[in-house]
Amino acid sequence: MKVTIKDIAKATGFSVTQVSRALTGYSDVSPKTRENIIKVAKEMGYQPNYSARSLRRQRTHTIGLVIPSTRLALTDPFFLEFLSGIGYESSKTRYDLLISFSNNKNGQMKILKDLVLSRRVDGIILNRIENEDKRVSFLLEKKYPFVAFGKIESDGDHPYVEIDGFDATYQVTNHLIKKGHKKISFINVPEWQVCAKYRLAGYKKALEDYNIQFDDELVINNEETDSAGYSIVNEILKKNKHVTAFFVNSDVMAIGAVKALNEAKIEIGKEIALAALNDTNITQNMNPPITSLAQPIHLIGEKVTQMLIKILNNKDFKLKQVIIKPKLIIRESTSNMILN
Amino acid sequence: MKVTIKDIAKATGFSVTQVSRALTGYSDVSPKTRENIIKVAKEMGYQPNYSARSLRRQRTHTIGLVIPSTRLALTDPFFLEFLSGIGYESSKTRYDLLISFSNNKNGQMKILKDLVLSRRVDGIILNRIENEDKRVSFLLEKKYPFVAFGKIESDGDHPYVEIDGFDATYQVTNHLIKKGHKKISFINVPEWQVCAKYRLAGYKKALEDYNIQFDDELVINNEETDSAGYSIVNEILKKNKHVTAFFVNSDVMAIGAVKALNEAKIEIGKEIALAALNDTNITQNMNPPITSLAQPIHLIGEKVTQMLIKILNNKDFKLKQVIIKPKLIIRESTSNMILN
DNA sequence: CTGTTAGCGCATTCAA
DNA sequence: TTGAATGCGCTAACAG
Repeated sequence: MKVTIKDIAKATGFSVTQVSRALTGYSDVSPKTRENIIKVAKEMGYQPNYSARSLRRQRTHTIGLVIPSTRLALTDPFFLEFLSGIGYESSKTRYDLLISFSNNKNGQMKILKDLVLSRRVDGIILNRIENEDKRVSFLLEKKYPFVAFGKIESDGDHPYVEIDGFDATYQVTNHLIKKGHKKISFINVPEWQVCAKYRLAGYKKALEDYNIQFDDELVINNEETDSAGYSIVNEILKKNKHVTAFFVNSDVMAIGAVKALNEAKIEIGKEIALAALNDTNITQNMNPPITSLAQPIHLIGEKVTQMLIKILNNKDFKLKQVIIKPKLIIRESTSNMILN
Repeated sequence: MKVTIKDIAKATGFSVTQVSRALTGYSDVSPKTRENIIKVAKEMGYQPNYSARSLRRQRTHTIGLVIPSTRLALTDPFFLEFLSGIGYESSKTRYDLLISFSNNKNGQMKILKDLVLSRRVDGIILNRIENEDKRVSFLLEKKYPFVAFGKIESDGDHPYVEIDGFDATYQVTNHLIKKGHKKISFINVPEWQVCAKYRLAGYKKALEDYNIQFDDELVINNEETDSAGYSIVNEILKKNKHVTAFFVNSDVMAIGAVKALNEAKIEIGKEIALAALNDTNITQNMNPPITSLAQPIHLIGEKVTQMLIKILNNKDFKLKQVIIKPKLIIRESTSNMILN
């Protein structure tokens, strides 16, 4: 049933060693022998036993990904594009992707430790980097290969791919201001995310450039969920701050925002502007289409994976960080409405 | 750096065997010894080497999932909820999930074979079952444990979880007919999917029940993408068949359908009805909200995983197939519009 | 309750 | 160019 190298040795009359050599391509093996062995191996449907090979080689040829919170991550097409990019790139080099799910934050750390200490994967991909991220410090301490999607703020330089958060929010805010908006409600990601402060800074800088007073009541941090978008927009509306534009930091949030505005009978693109971040098919296909900031997330997934695999194949490989500038995609939700 | 059982043996003075026994919980070990060993193991940060354990136990404690076409699967929240359900359930029993991506159909089969023959995973989860699915016949031949999401049509009974496709389309079509629609364009999934014919049958039966003539020009099969939804709706509109309702077989398709109808200035819910299948946050949050058929897909992911794990732990376990009835969620896109 | 011995399947010495 | 021997780290059978 299970075909091993031993079976092929028996079938061909060669030793186990020789079969191994012929099949892996290393060392000198006479062409005839190699041909013969390969032929027989194919006929018998041989495939090297993964566990044995990993044990012997001390490498699993697998990349690990710990998914923080199941629900949140997996309903966001943005994350999925990221995953897709990882998959696309890893499959090229025949690396496999091991996904561990955790339902809470503590669990996440435990799973990561297990993954690393049991040598289950060769390297780790991290995302949603936090301030003083424990995962990062753990991996650094263990000298375990990893690449992050998101800036890492710690001593030394570590490999990561980052989207310029300051530039992102600056662009959007700047666009809104140029359209005449002054009261722009900014719904940011949670504060524990590293990027939160950069995004806030970009927003503030744009206001500053146009001498618009910053009002911290218009800024709210929350998880990138539709329900958060919904309740926050409602909240802001209730405060009656004469907001003319909403800028939400994720497309999924935009779903909730749109719902809230629809319910309040406020017409998007005419009575109020709405802009988002991520530019997934959500904002692209809404009615009206929503202005959003395109981030090449599929590509980022690819890049992160590429970097990690390079590191795995060359311990001394030193990679610079990659910073990506996002691109503003203007749509009806902000373009038609011009204030005085 | 890497702590093995041997290190702990040295540190505690016991034999390697005893350490193994103490740590895995099997066999009789004196409480004191066990306590001691566990304590030292913790201090040293021991974690059993995954490859070694797998090799020895001949089990990897990992479930495999081959994702057919990267792009298609990963932009559909429906699939993602499925994935999420799998992750949720597998993490409960500490099973890991190995995801292999393939970019084309041939690749998919090769990856599956590799996974199985290299004993990289203990069992497989399949989805999007095809007519005469090669993956199924391969797994059956190899007697490899697997569970499918989607009906399997072959001799013998194999474990799968299925959504009743006939019932699904019957419910929706029936609802539309009751609202007065007679010209209902039905956009089905590709024909090579097993469920396509059942869905078609449900649609036909509903027409039959109300003595409505079946028109095969109104039925089109295609991939569940937004672009397909878009082009097909446009195509049907051009044919000028006086269609009063569209019924698309996926929420992602609905995105494209809505776009096409918007562009044609046909108001959804007033001038035309639109219904979909899957009920993800897409149809829930559109403007207007779209009638869709709720399928407890997260739960299905859980169920499929549960079944597989049961099979893995008990070879002789015989599981009946699970058939799930979907639930119609009526929203504005079909509810307000009543024809003569 | 504990230790010795053996082997999972493979890849790498070393020796021929 | 080939084969014999060794061990990756763990667990299970068998003794004691």
